[in-house]
Amino acid sequence: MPRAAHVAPDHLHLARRERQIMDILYREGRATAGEVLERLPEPPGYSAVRAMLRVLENKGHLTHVLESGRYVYSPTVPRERARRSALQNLLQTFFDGSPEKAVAALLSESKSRLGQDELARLSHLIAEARKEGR
Amino acid sequence: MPRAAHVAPDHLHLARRERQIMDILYREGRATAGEVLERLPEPPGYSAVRAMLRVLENKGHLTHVLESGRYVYSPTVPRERARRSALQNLLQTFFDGSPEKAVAALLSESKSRLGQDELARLSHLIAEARKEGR
DNA sequence: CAGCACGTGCTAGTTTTTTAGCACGGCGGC
DNA sequence: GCCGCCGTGCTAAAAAACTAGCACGTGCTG
Repeated sequence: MPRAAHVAPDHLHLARRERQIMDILYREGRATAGEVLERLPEPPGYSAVRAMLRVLENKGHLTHVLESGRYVYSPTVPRERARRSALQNLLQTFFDGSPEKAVAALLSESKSRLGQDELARLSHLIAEARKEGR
Repeated sequence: MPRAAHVAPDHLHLARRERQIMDILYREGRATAGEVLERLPEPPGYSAVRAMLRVLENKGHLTHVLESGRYVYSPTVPRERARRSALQNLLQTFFDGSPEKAVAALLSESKSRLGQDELARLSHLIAEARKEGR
């Protein structure tokens, strides 16, 4: 029974450390055990990390690839998809399921970080959406 | 030492069930143990829920209020703030910290759910931001 | 008042997560 | 070839999460 085969590729079913690790992997795209360790808050021991990576791999959330001696891990479910469901969840939890509210929050909370050009692109995106929906 | 006093009001330090419960509470604003139970996926026993609510309260994430006989729970850290940090986290994890990308994703993934009037309001918001940043 | 329905607190137990430690195996330098 | 440095796999045990069950307490109803 070493084979994997769980049902839930879902972010919601992960334990605390597992989730933290998956987050790191999604942020970086790929990482070695050591890199994961570095980025973990209140970092545990090195072997702890490796053990958890192994577990996550068994559960089917991760794969590794041997690369110049060490393992490089990356998520099995594509960032795109994980992102979609995370977004969906956030929407339901904090924005009453309203994309509009979410966008509004994003704009107001990071006004400073958005330059004129970025705003212009967004403006364009919305214009497109309006045309399509018409 | 029944007193509370943990350090991390943070979403990242919560266990699986704890997080699920907090999510529910943020969605609903407030809820009784029973209501929480109803909304939990793969629901456990009733007393399990109450136990976890008690723990969460000890850790300082929750408060309860006695209301016509039963306890009504609600988060201690305001939705607004929790939302901000959740959003921040999502941004870092899935959108390379770029609000623009996030907005773009929101638009494209929920085009159908946004009506003309909502799009118009967003368009207005962006126009405002552009003026301000100028 | 006795019985029931519903709510709570608590404790004890099981299961899962999380951790450290030890035992290789490969590789470069001496 | 032998040694030290990384890297891995594994196992065993500590810690945390999760659960069930029992003991009250309260209010209502017959």
